[in-house]
Amino acid sequence: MPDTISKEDIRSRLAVRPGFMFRRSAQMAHGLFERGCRELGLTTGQYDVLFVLFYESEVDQDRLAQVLGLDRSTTGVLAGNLEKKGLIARRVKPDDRRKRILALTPGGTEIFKRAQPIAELAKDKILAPLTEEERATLFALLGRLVVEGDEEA
Amino acid sequence: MPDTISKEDIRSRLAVRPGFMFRRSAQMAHGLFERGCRELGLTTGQYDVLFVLFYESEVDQDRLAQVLGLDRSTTGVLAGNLEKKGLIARRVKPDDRRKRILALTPGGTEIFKRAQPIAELAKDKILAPLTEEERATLFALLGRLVVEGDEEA
DNA sequence: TTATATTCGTATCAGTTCATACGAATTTAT
DNA sequence: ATAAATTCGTATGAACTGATACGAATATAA
Repeated sequence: MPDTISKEDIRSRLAVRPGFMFRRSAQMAHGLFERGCRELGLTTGQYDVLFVLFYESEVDQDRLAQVLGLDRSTTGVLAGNLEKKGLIARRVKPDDRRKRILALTPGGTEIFKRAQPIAELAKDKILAPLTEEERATLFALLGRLVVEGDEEA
Repeated sequence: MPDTISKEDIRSRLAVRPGFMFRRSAQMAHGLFERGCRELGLTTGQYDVLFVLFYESEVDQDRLAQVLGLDRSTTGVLAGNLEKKGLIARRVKPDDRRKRILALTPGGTEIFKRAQPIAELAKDKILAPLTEEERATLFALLGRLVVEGDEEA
């Protein structure tokens, strides 16, 4: 391993490290979507929560954490911030008083609907360099990695 | 858009959102590598810094930030934590006293070398589900996305 | 039924990440 | 040479993320 390496070399070394490239991809996607979210006073993580709550009802925090792949602490913070903004409501589940059922408020539903075109635009921008076929390939590969990686953990 | 959706449905909806899948991939990779890093008292971000400093000398913080794709604040925090541990040293650059040159200490070099087999093992684990050809495809696709996305930003 | 174990949410702490703003140093323009 | 703009590092504040530990509620075992 030589002492000094060219600029291209260090970049190419980083470019084949999965952790680094995944972080950079996530960072890039987050940056592009975050701009749009800010117009609505949302963060990308908050959008994810609204997304799940819009399509699924009777979700408790533990279920939400599982679907989003987050731990309970993080999910609690996210839900708490959304509750403060009045976009979701939390109520104790009657059958099991350990659980809190989360649901969109009318305001939360409204914001989510307004976020849809913004999300689509961000998705287009993020994936712009790839053809339809390449996008499908990418999602398929990542899907396999995430599923296997979750089992590993 | 129906009120209630099956478990598979919400997961498949999330599985085609680039931001979500990139976050999950980064999270999975981070989780697998972080375990190994902890044995050495490192974080994955700190490993990245050591990685760059090992292969490139005379790196100032701004250059480091560019290579790693981080902003200056984050880079400053990372470098500060590594300095506290005695793994890197900072000195003001004589030609340009705004800059701080970063360099591995002997201890930092030692730790980095010990981290190498751990990093290789993590990489193997992360990419285990993919063939060699699929890995190459994945890195190529991500590389294009990151390059284009950086220009967009 | 009572004791134990598990589950769910929360609190706390550390780390990562960015935005913003500031001060110091340098570079450019006048 | 002096003033204005730029660059670099730092400080602060916010959000996301996980680890750990705790209390409340539930489920299981005895």
